[in-house]
Amino acid sequence: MELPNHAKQLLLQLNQQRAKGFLCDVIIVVENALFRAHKNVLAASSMYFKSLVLHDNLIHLDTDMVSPTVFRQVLDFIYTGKVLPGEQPAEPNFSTLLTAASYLQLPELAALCRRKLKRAGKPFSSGRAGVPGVGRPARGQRLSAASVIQARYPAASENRKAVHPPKELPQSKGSDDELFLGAPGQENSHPLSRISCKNGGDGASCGGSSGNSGGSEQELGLDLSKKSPPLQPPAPGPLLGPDDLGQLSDSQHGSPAPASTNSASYAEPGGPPEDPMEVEGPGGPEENHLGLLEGPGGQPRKSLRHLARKKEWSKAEGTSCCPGDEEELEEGLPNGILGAGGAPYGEPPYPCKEEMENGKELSEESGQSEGEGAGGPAGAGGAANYVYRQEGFEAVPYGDNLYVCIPCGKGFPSSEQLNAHVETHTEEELFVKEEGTYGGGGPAPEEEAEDLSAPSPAYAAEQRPFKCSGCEKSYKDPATLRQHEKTHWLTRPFPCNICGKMFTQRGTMTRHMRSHLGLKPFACEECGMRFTRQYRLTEHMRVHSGEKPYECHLCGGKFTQQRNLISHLRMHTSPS
DNA sequence: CTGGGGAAGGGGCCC
DNA sequence: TGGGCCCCTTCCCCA
Repeated sequence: MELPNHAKQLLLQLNQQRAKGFLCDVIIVVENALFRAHKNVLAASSMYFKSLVLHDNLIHLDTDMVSPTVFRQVLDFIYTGKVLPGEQPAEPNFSTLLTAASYLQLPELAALCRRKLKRAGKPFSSGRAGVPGVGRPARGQRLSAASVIQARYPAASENRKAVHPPKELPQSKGSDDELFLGAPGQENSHPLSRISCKNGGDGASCGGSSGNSGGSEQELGLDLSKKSPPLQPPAPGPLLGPDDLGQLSDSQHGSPAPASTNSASYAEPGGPPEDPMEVEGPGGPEENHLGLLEGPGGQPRKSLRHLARKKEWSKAEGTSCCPGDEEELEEGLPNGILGAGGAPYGEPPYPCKEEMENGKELSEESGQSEGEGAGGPAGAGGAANYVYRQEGFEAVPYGDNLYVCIPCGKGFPSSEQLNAHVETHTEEELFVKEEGTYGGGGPAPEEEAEDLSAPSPAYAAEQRPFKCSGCEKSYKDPATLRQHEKTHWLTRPFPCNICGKMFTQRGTMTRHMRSHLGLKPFACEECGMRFTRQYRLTEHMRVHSGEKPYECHLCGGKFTQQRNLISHLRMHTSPS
């Protein structure tokens, strides 16, 4: 007995869920655009993603290799098996698509692009993976401690500008009959089998990175969001040569080899399919585009230790900024892309705890607020200048203007136009200064107490020539001064696109995002506990080593944490 | 019940 | 951009 359309329907469902952000458990950041998707689907489509989604809920893609527009097509392809014709130009830019497909280890898509290019008589590099420019060593590929991918490759960036997003996603366009989507890979016989939200407390992503962090973990009933051994770095991209590998850390050398796909495995039988292109596996429809990559390449991870902690992580997450985030992420943001409720500049920091209380309401409203809500246009990730609006499933108020300026809410059809517009927002708009003094929230508490550490005038004059006009502080270099001066701004340029909280530094916002997403790259080898910061792990390790480097000079009490010594000292000095 | 200590989370800020 | 360190805060345990 066999349901003929089972796989097709399943994919359609998944695609619809992606459109609504339902059960999406991973965010892919491409430039300033955020795409939400399902780890399982990505993992079933690409060995590259498979290795990455094991560890991360937030994946940054190299913008030299894939632009938001192209990635959107890639994502559509993953979910539908079709490459949709673009709007401007009417045909997808197969060159950039090929670059992206190779980078992301999507051999079928790459093969399709090659066929298309071949047919069009356009040359494409027959080097490794057929990616233009890959003959050169990569500028550098490294995986940050947070396992955020920052692989960099040359080329492609000049091409991607020519590609504009297609108007509609597949399900609203081409006929269902065009789909050939059979059963997913063997390892994951049912795509939904891995998508379960068993840990509602873990940040944003559908119960966070819980079990669905990867095939094997789920099968083992493990929960990455709680504890796991130190991260295995994701497999490097498919295009790394010896030179590239040389730039990786030792641990990355030990990574499983990338899927041996690429050009060698690309059978190119017959002519190119008609547009929208779709994929059939070499063995016909039953060997569909999602099934090809599953198989021996999958790397089951070793068993993870589960040490019960008294404090449940869900509880710990509950103390974080917005415990309701997962709810928002599950239901609140349509179109499969992170909207944000990012407040426009000038607004006070988003009242996160209120949002928590009103989480339900927000999540229900976010579909509307994405375009017109009080929070203004969706906040962006990273640079926070704009957000690329993935569309196609629901009407969007901005129409064709997919790139939205956060400060003013204007929409633009292209990132170039938006960037040009963003330039018109002068720093004066952001740098709100009140005649000689800085108002607003005022300095942070610790900032007030930092006067003690302020350098002496003489020192400042000699060593720190760059003086802040708003306070007495001075710095060695102008960049640091600029960074410091942001602390005086009334506005905070970097909004969290999940809870809308505003930050003065991008790094702080990124770190904050980690807590939403449950990204805890630093694992204790002793107990498996994970941390968002290296420093925390270092601090934590003292629990195991028994080291107590902080000693009270009054009573001789020793502490593992300096902050505990400080609070202890307060006990000594407080009147009571 | 209360206060102190241990441990941890988050944000600010400088390098 | 990320690391490191600071501070504030919270939670839990225990005396």
